[in-house]
Amino acid sequence: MTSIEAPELLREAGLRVTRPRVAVLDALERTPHADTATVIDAARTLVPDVSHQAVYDTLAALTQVGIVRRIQPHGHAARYERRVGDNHHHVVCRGCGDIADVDCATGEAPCLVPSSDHGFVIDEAEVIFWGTCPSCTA
Amino acid sequence: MTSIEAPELLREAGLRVTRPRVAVLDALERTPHADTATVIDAARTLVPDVSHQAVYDTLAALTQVGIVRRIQPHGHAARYERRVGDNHHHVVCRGCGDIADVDCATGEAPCLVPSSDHGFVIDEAEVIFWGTCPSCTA
DNA sequence: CTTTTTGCAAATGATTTGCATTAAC
DNA sequence: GTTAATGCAAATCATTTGCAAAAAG
Repeated sequence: MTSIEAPELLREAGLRVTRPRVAVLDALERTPHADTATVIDAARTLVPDVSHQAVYDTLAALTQVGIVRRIQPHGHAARYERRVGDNHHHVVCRGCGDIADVDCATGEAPCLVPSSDHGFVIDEAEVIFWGTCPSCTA
Repeated sequence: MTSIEAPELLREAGLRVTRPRVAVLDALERTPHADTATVIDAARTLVPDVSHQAVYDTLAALTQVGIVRRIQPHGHAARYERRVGDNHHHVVCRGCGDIADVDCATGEAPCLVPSSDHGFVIDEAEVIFWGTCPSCTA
């Protein structure tokens, strides 16, 4: 079913359906919060000859249309996740850059409506909790 | 008063008081949301011979102890701001990396208490609104 | 057919590292 | 005195760029 969904998703976003793009979407589905190197590896299990530029390009395109979310841990490579409907947020480890999902304690995010006197056109609200993961605490 | 505050701030954080560090704190006070290059320039008006490594090191140290907050716009150099007591958030322009402060519409952030089943030790909650600033919209 | 996307290689540029020197405490 | 912070230069490494070839619509 994954392989049927990806092309639809791309078409709806106005993007051409190519093997590298399907492979990247598949890779993201299998490995959430993957960094670029991991995405490349994972994508190559489906399409062995994707270039790393194709992956970079695809991730940029998917991020721009909102299918993918990019998270940048300081001092580590960026990580990507396929966006889903729920409004979960992220904890990011300052030590190793690992990311975990967290649900909103309240299930609501009333704070996520900023005041609108700044003239920006806002397309995404991102909540990140910075901290240290169990393996880096020791 | 700025020049009296900085040393105190550093001592309270357990950091040694050095000219570069005071210069960086002063620079951040004068130029909010500055990128590293800007911080270096601004710091040099106070201490002309600070190295850029000293600035990097200082920013890292200040970020680690929580005096400074680091914001990383995709495709642009990181920006820094001296943290203050209010709980404001940020809008970041995807086009130019510029940052503006936004107040919480509600003044409260009930959402910013994550569920605690992940084992992370959390030290900061960060809310970023991604969008396009007026000058990049045209 | 036209336009977008890919692939390759090389460049870019912010950030980090190693080590001897200097300054705080 | 001891330890932490600085400065210098060089290295690193994720990410971007330019352009010709290939594929999608």
